[in-house]
Amino acid sequence: MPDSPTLSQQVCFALYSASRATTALYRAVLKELNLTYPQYLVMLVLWDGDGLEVRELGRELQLDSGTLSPLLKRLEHLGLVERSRLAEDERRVLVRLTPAGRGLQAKAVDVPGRIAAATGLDEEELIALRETLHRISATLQTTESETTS
Amino acid sequence: MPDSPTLSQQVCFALYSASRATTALYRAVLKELNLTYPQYLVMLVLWDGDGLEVRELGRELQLDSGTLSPLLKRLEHLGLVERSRLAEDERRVLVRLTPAGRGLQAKAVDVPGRIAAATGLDEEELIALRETLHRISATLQTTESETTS
DNA sequence: CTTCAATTAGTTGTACGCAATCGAATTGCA
DNA sequence: TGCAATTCGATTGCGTACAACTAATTGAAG
Repeated sequence: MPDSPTLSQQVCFALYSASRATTALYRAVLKELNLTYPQYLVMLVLWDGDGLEVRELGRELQLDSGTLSPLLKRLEHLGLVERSRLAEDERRVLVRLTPAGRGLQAKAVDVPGRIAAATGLDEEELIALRETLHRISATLQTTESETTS
Repeated sequence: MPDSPTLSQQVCFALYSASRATTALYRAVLKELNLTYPQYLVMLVLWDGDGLEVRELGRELQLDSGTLSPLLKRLEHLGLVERSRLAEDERRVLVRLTPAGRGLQAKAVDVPGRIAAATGLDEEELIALRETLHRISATLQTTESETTS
């Protein structure tokens, strides 16, 4: 006799579904910029403050080098960023925008507006949602080790 | 002069982060079942009602055959499901649990509890979150075509 | 100065997600 | 009946995600 899915299971699936639906929305909007959503996230961070190391990008976006290295290589191929080893520490790699990468920001200005228009939630709901999601992420990141024990 | 990220951008990133954090939690919990989260979702659907076509699984989980076909092949390799073409329509494929697949349900009974314990949200918040996420998914799925025009 | 642990980015392998396409089977309609 | 349109699933190709590992470099301990 199968149990009906528990509330937490339903929430997790809703999270998984909504995240994919959101990414699909970005896919449509970002198509004309020729960027994927994770690539757009990297560009957003760099537009906010150019010249970050891979490690710093990883900390901002919670992505490891296994994801970022090939992603940055693609952005480099697109001519949007350039990578260079730091002179004072050859292990580290500085990621900087090219002029084309900086120029792309102008074409991206209307992305947030188009996204916001499509969510269908009012500001109050968005704030509450953001707060709840942040708490989930924070809780899971601090307790993830305990679940395996 | 970089704008601070808009609210909707922050919510979308929070959604993306929380979804990955949740999947990571499932990864730890599902490790002993030797299942990934999407594979677990398929098993949940089949445990709830065995004998579904690929198309029906896709509609339940909002996944297309490009994702489901190789996933189901892996579940078949694991000996958890079997696939068979329908006699009355050779295009369609019926997915059924094997005895091992049914037997795995017993080992999975404590998964929801372990997940629920780790989220750190109370029931009221979970219900509100689920409701908001459902509304986002529903809105995006009905309006996704308009954003590209 | 040498050894060794830690840090950093990159690589490899596996598994999604999804667009695009294909081939087989079925359906609908002239 | 014949044939175009549709449906279904599988496949291909690309881009994440992430675990596990590697290589290079650095810094600290001896």
